[in-house]
Amino acid sequence: MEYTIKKLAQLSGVSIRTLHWYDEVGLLKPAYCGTNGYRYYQEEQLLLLQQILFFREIGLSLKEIIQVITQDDFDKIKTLQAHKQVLENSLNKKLVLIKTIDKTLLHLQGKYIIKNEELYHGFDSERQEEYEKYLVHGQGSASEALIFESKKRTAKWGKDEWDPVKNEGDAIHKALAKCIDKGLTPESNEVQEIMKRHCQMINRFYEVSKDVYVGLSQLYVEHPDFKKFFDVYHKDMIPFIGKAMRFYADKYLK
Amino acid sequence: MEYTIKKLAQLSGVSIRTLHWYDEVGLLKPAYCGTNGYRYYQEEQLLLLQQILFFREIGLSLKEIIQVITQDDFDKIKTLQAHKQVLENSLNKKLVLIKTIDKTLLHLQGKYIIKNEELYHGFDSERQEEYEKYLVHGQGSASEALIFESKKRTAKWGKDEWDPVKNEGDAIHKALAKCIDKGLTPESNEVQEIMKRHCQMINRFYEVSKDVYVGLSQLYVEHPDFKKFFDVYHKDMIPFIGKAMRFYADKYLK
DNA sequence: ATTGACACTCACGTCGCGTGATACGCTAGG
DNA sequence: CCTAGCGTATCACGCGACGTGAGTGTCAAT
Repeated sequence: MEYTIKKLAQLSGVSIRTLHWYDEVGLLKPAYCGTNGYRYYQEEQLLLLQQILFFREIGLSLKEIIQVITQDDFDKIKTLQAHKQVLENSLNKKLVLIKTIDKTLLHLQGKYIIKNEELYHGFDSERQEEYEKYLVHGQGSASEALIFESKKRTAKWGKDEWDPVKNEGDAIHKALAKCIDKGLTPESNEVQEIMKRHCQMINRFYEVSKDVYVGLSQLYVEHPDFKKFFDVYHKDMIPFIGKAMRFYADKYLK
Repeated sequence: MEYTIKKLAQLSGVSIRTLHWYDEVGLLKPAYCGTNGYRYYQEEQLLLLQQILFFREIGLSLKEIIQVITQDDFDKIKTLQAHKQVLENSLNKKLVLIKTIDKTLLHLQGKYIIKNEELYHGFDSERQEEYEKYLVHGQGSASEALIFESKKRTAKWGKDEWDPVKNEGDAIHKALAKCIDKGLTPESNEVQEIMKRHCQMINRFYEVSKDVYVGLSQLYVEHPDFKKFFDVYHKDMIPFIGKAMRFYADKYLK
């Protein structure tokens, strides 16, 4: 069976230009060329092309493919195993990147919340400067620089969106303060019921997974802004809500 | 604090050329330029650069970065979330690719084993042709085309390497045949002890995980070459060893 | 003979720089 | 003051794997 370049392209799902290119670099030469210069391919080339596309898909460069298709099975196995390693490494790197993004999102969102809480709790602008100082004197990591950068811009949410959240948050924090005074543990059913409400509220900002919720609890504990914010409700609020959140995350989130 | 271009490059770990480029595309302009044309940067640019590098690392293009750095926190959050999706997708794709490679390796290695078994069991060259036909008339997937391609080349292993493997394999298969005759089940302790030896033998070819071992059991059941090979030992060998392997994989491998 | 689909060969554009070539500026030592 | 030796500037080509034309030739059918 003979294929013109277009037929081969359609059969294999690549462009004609790609076949031209593979011819030029010596990766896939046509079976023969007509006197008019047309390229004609046959079964053998189709099979070879399929191999090439397989190797291309797993991420080998054309240079590597040129080498690999001339190898025998034994060497192909070696090459594939080696490349599998490469893929696994880049997979791990990507996992780390995603975690990094999560962390940055957490910071950004935490800051975003703080900023908007300020709007309604009347923290003065000194707080902003203090916050920025804290960040600048931290590790100076990229994500922190990112947080720092954002100067005072007007929030996208108006009062209508923020008020219900603020009220619910206020109610939750007050309820928690009462629980502390009553001597309840962070793990008690009553407290965990409140945490459910808390988790639902946070869910209005972003999707809450176990990791994210635990991360947020750390944010609460570590960030002085949150400390000051929670101290208003109860002096033991921070460790209490931290424990309650971690317990809730462990038990109900995944 | 003022930085010359070299100092900024060293501080941030990028090349001077990169800074030139970022200036050219408008991503990071110097704080000001001297009358001599020299670029001078300040703290603000350092922080901005750190942001840029953060976004670059997570895989945003420069065009996207140019847009994102002018956004406020709210939009950055959106962008990050969107890009996190992108990363997760490519992560999944990579997972699939790795599995594909595993499958291909399995086929290649299976074929490799068959070919070399043939060397010592005296299968004639007709078998090879038959095998190729089987592959060609199969699904014609890329990995199968890959298997097909490899024509008769001399194996890299010599007699010295193959003989012990062949002997151990032979002993295992004979032992299994006896177990079948004795009426033992594939799950029985005695059989599973033999499977342990089998698994160790396979381990000499490549690392055996649960998936790989189960895959190999399928290879045994599906490939006519293996069928003929095992039929020599016992007519019920194929289903028997298949069950035994899957049971072993379930119980002892991960 | 004409038409329209298909083929060919240049050749430039993409993205994010690396790597020169060539020329000018700055500072220090002789 | 001259020069050596850096630092800096601009200009320009190169990579990899094609996409996307432009301009021209060829084939099959009407």
